[in-house]
Amino acid sequence: MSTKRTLDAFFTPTAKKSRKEDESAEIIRHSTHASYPMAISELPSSISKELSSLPARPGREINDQPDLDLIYYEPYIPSYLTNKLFEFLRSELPFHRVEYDINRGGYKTHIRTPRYTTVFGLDETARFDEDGSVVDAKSGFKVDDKRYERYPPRPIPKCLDDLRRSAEAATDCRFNFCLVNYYASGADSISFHSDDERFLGPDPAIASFSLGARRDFLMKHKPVAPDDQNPDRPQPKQLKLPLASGDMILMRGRTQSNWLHSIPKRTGKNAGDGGRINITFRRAMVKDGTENYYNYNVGTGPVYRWDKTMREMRLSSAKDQLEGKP
DNA sequence: GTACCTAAGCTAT
DNA sequence: AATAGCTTAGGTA
Repeated sequence: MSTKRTLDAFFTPTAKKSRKEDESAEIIRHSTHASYPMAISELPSSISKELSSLPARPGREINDQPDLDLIYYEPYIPSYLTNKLFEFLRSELPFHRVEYDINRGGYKTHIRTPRYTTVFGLDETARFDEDGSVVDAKSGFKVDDKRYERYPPRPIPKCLDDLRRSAEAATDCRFNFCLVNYYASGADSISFHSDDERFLGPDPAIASFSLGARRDFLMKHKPVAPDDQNPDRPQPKQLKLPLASGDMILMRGRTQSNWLHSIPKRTGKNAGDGGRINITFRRAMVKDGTENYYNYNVGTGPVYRWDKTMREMRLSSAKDQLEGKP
């Protein structure tokens, strides 16, 4: 942006500001909470308003395979919004690279999650009251200190809650959790799994948004038990959806109990041109869900934030966080 | 066609 | 909720 401006022009009151100046002049509000590592900016009100009137096009049902029940919004968010939203969320959200140990064939292996993650939300048995305290959903009384001892639950910040409310209106589903993944390059991935945890209840509905680089989303049916009636029955076919910026997939019904999905590693020109953000909304029914999601998507490690100069995720020091620096 | 290369897919741990 | 190592697929000269 040019900073050149004559003194005359500076002192001459302008009748009307340009649209761009109006946006930059807007007072930026923040979502704050004791559990946040730093305040999280709200979206400019113009973008926030536009999210409320989505999707851009109706979704398409994909249910031509056994146990598969998807609605594919291609796109959900129009292209003139996706770039701003992607850049905004990548810059504003606190991310983590969670590490943990697993047992693999008798050997202990250390895992460094191959993507950046973050999470906000609280299961159905509790809610945040007006001043941010966690209260029991039924009684309204502040919960026992030991109930969410390991990780203080974090309310969904307004910038993500705008999208949550949009998704609820579009799908007629209810969501209380928001998981965010950042795949920095084709080397970042998630292996085949289902979102079939008990704490989501049976047949959970999950809304999954894509922003940024296009990445392949693979789906395959869980292994089918041999069928005495028809031993040669063909296996359900595998799907490959090239998810693009602004797309949304609603997975529902028997999908999670019967299908696996993944974002495989990609190399070379198939790696995806830059980073990709995935945002999923879901509804955890019990306390275990809150514990599990914070454990695997926040953990106990440091915060990473997007460095606009280096154009990469950087460790964010405690000092910077206190001072509200990026 | 065939050798050679890279990427993608599969499987045991 | 993952990875290494092997096999297979696919492109190109």
